[in-house]
Amino acid sequence: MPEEKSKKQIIYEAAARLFRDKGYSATSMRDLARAVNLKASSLYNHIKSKEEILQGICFENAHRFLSGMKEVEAMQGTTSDKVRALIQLHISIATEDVTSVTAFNDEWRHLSDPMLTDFLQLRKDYERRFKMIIEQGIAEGDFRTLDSSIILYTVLSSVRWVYDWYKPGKSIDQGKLESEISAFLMKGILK
Amino acid sequence: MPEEKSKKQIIYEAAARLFRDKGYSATSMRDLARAVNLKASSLYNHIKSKEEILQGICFENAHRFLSGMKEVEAMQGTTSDKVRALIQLHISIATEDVTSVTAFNDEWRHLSDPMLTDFLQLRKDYERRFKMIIEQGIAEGDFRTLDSSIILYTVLSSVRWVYDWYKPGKSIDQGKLESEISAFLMKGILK
DNA sequence: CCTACCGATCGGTAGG
DNA sequence: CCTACCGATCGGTAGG
Repeated sequence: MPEEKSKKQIIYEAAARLFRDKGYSATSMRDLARAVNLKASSLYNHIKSKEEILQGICFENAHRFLSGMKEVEAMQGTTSDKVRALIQLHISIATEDVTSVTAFNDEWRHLSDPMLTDFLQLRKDYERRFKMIIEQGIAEGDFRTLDSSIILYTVLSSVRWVYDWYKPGKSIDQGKLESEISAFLMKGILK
Repeated sequence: MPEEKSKKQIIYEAAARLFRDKGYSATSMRDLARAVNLKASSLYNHIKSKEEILQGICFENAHRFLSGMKEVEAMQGTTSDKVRALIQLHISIATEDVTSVTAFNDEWRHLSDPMLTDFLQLRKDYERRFKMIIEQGIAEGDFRTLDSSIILYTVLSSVRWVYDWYKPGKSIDQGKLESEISAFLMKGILK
């Protein structure tokens, strides 16, 4: 007896796919309604607004990353183990839920203002904590002495292509993906 | 006597900025008109359509990358010199014309179909030639034996954060930017 | 370069 | 969950 997906859940998933493929602004509520076999007006029995959907997608993913960060900060191991774990976090979030993460990555700027500010604060917090780990690695002498912002953004964005590119069942399996990207980046970071 | 910028040029530059900041779909012709102190209808004395502007931005940048690629292919030097030169190509295009390149990177999907297919073909060609150079480096034994697609996409996207982040006059100067990103990535590539 | 305006489509609501 | 419809805004044109 499989758990029934709520209609709301189905709408959110269809929306994430449309936002990823066409962008938030180019996706109309009629497009979304068609994707879930409803009329546009009927969507509003399940959701409050178009932007509410975007908010859900953006904050859900923000919290995925932040709770992953929390685990990494608490874990045993060297600083380079932590960076490796963060790289793996990004790859596994990306491969587990590509559509949602891509929408989160590319469409958050269409949030409007109380939420936009909140969202940017979460992101800034995440980046700050990531950078602290990098700086610790440099201070301990295990990482090369490169600018920590440059390392941070290079790592963060180098992992982003997975979102655009990864399709389950494609030639490369996830294990190989993780280990090769991780090997590539860690070699750039370590002395 | 400075060369006068044509009104068309001014419109294109304002459009690139708006497309980058708000996205193509969320930018209205009224927004664009306001940015250049015209009424929306007057734009059409200088341009044919909204999409024509996007086409201009996308194909101009595609040709920048392709002509850079052509120079690199023709240059003297080792395969790793060529990869280094390609990384520098990406960084210098990004820092010289951030707005236009960001629009090109993020908004090309709003092209419609004869142009979209052409555009994707140019991009595919560029990636194919980049990958050939990587594979040559692996075959020669200078590069680590990682999957060439993984190296390609990691390099391509790791350079993309510069678009989102780089603002002229910011703390890091372009020389340091180039040398640190390049050092980081080359260490990941070379044996 | 503008005013005036076109039909189409937008997100969303009323009412059942 | 639908039909019917709202005011606002869209890209673009006519005509001067």
